[in-house]
Amino acid sequence: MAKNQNVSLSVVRRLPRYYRFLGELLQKGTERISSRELAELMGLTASQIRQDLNCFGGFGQQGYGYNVEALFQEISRILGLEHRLKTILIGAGNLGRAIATHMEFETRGFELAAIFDHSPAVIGSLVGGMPVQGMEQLENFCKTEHPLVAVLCIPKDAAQSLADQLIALGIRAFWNFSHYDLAVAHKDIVVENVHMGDSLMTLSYCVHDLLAGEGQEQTV
Amino acid sequence: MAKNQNVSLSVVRRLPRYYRFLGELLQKGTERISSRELAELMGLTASQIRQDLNCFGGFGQQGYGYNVEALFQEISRILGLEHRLKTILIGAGNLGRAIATHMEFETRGFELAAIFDHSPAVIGSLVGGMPVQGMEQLENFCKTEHPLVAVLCIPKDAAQSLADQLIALGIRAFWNFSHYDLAVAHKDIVVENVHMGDSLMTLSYCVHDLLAGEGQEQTV
DNA sequence: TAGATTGTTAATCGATTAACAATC
DNA sequence: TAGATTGTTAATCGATTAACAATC
Repeated sequence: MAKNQNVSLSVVRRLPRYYRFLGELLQKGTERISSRELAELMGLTASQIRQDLNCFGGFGQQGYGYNVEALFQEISRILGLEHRLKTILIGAGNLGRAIATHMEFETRGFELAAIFDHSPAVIGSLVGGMPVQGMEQLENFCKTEHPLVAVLCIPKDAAQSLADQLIALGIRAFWNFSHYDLAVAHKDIVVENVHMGDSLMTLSYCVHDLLAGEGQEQTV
Repeated sequence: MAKNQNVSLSVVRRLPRYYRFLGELLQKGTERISSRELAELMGLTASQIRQDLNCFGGFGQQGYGYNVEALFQEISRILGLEHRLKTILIGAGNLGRAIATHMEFETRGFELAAIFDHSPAVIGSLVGGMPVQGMEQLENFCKTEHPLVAVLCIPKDAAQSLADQLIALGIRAFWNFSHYDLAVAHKDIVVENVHMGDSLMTLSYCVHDLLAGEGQEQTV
């Protein structure tokens, strides 16, 4: 697989959204769609859609538009969804269990291969049909199974040292739910942070901004 | 409270991160910090930090830098964290329960006032010390308690119609976890989407991009 | 005062939008 | 062919970075 020549992260982050909308169109039986129609549906400009897609290839046809199913498949391929990256999840608390059972890893390019926790209270219990293993089994698992990705559903304080340990064990990518910005010095490690707390505080700002705008009109 | 004159969303989304880092500095007992030092810590430029903060006021002092505690308090105020926006959560599945028990709403500007679900299996059970109520009690609750914010932890298919209903009941803001982009025609409604599925697919892309870059160097 | 660092303006960079020739 | 719509280049817009006078 050739590395796409530096497609910007802004573009990449829009791909899953295209994928979702195309999936819905496909379910509805829509065969073709123009960038103009898709733009209207998604609240974007047609220009942006064409620019985005042309980072990866010319998937459309002049005078016709895009074939929904073909484009859906192309984006799936671009995102790597037909692969099964071997993945472990650390932290089987409420959030970890929700993610393990809810996220449909296998339709998004991953295979959840094991779940670990340090609490004796949950070790051995089943989460998504999989027994939670103790942390002392982590090293052996990584050395025999070679997972590439780790989902971190652990408290902030535990995150950094655990991440370092996991990198030493061959983990190359993190899906990080701890309220902590993983400082990954290593250049060849991927980190995707999901900062739900930050998202919630952003919402707080936006609500107050909305209410303030109503209470008293601002003087521009 | 005056509406801040159109601070860009890019800036607003960085505020919670500033808040987190300042909180850590505060815990460590750091009294003052310069934009240069904070930039190094956070992986930003000093220029950006000064630009961001000056959207809201001049919180620093020439020759000295910023007082950590004062700046922490200012950002808390800007984000509205000392308020308690009345909030309901819909959907007490794994994810809903995780969010209800995990998110520390009260330290982020919200008060979780009620939890609803339609499944008889969970109605009446306690989540975070709060009994889950049936959906038939939703209308009455909204009419007497006037919650402003709804957290949606429900399947995609249920999201849009429920959102419309909630808007009719006075809800002005959504924290949306359904894998669905709420189409809010209403201009005066705030939506904060947390698309975990999109985040996971983005991670898939980045991992393959990383691996491809190693396997065969690209021809620029 | 001299040194440090802000607040703010100007310059640069990157992302989005517009325009249009190519082409199905 | 004529009409439609892409792929792609050029123009615009917004966000980030650099520079520096103000000032603590």
